[in-house]
Amino acid sequence: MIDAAGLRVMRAIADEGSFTLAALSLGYSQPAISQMVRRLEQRTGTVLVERVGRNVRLTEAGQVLARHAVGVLAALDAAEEEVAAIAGLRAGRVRLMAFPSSSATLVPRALALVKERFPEIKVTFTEAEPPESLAALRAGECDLAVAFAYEGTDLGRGEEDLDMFVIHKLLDDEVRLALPKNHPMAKAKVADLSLLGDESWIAGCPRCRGHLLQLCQKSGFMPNVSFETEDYVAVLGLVAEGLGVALIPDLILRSANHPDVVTLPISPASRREVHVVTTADLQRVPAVKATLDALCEAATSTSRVFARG
Amino acid sequence: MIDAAGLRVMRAIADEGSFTLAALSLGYSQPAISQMVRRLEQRTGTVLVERVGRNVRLTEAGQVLARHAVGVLAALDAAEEEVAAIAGLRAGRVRLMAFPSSSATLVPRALALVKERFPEIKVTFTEAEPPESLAALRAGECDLAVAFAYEGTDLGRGEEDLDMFVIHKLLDDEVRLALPKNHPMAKAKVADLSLLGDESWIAGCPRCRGHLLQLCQKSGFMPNVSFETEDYVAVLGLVAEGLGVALIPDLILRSANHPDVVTLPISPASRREVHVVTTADLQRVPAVKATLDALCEAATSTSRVFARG
DNA sequence: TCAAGCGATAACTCGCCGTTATAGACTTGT
DNA sequence: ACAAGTCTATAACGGCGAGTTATCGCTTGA
Repeated sequence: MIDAAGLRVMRAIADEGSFTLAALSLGYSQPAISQMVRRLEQRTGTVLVERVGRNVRLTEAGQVLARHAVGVLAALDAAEEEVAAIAGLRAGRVRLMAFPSSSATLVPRALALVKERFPEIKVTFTEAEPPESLAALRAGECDLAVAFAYEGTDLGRGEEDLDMFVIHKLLDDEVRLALPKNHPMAKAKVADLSLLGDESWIAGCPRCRGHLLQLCQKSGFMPNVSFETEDYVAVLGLVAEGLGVALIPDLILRSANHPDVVTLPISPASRREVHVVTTADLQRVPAVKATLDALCEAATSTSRVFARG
Repeated sequence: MIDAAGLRVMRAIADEGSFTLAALSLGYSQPAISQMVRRLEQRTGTVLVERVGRNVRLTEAGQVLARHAVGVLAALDAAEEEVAAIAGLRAGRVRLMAFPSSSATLVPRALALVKERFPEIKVTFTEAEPPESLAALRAGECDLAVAFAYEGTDLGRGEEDLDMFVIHKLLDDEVRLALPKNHPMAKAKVADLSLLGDESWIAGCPRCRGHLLQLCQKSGFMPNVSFETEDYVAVLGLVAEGLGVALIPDLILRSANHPDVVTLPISPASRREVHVVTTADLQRVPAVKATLDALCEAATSTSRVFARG
């Protein structure tokens, strides 16, 4: 019934003391004010201004509206400003989920970039394996998910419907073999998987274990998996003690290495792809877009450093 | 930029969880909501809702709007209710000015009527002689002025521009002669002014004094004015003590009489007319109209009682 | 796999809300 | 007292915001 425009007009009349000045201060023409007041009066069924001589004066009801206008318009401005802040990257919150090994290098670098460029944007970060992060994204509990997929497999569990997602590739992550430095093969340029059928293997997360099995199968053997842990530091420790060998993504080795462990490219080569996933809607949210861009940049600079020929 | 309708829609979406339910709760059709959201989004330049599957979810910016909507809409409702209260006579304030002798009977009766019918309406009452009350009305410092005019004269000082006013006649107020009960003429039915040329006269307010002079002049003499006071109780006291005679409006005699004073109709007869004055705009303000009506009713019942044949 | 439900879109209408032009009224200065 | 200036009211008109209905496509649950 009463809208913000009406209140703005009443306020201007109260402030300026005449229709003409009110029109001027609002950037309207004088008849616009005249008509607006009339509309308001017939909507409220009350006289809002007294026309006295060539000036106007607010009636009690008019003063009521003008008084309330201050608060309402201030609240409206506040809301508008808050939204504008989000739109203008001066505010905003991004909920990021990423798989654990990405949090070592990629994510911190991206977060640093965002913080440098848009200090007001709050990025909250949660570690989660791809299936969980994608589920959270679907459930609206996160805005960006950093996930990986081994060559030839899908993101997540492979059961998801990915149509609703927007997927950006961040980088290729070479899978390397980790073995004790005194291992006979430690001096080789490349580790030939087919020569490692008798080794004890240490497997990582379930999906990595699946990938390990798949690779070994291609090389003609079934790996003897003696340990399973999702903690790659533990994997390195186990390898260092000579308790087995393991496949470890290069990304992890940048932040966690072990003096007694040697890593080699493998043959046949294998990579996993790291992606950042979001939705079409969320991608258009400025803060989300900024974070996504930062992740892409962090990835390119990271992969340059990682290039080993 | 953002208006109340938009906020209402955002709030409904937040509350109901879908466009369709929001439309239902607001009494709109579903496409109306869909388009309203789109308009809001392109105005703010921000994504406000995530379209996920067949449901929608508010983004951070959308939540900001929905959150602010509560306060803004509440304030708007409050303003609307307050105006509606004034329109519906459940609130309001009327500033009434009346000349002193009207405050004895007429005004109290009218105020009682208003209070009985519309207990929430606050009528503030100030005594003022007609010239002042009309000036206050013109200046917007009062809403209703009760004024009087002697026959053949104007309201106020006679210099005012009365075009801007709306004038309602309340009653005719007979002017009577007050004289000591032991005065030779005290037993007469009618006081013939032309026989009173040698009396001492007691005059009231400046305008009443003017009226006295005019009347006496018509009767062929110049009155010997020995006292002037605006306090009619004092006038009665002076008359009772035999210090002079006076012309007193009947209205005053209803609330102030004196055992030693006799009053008589005069010849030639003279009346003053009591009017209530306001402006066309103010007359349409419900509380003012109600008070005006009450004054008219009080006047008719008063004049019935006053009728002396 | 089919039916139901939800959102998006198209096409159309209506009326609000601006505009300009002009008339009418009050104030003011000479 | 009159004329100029200023303020509001009104008329006529245009654009577009904001609603409608009809329909489509997609998601979802039985």
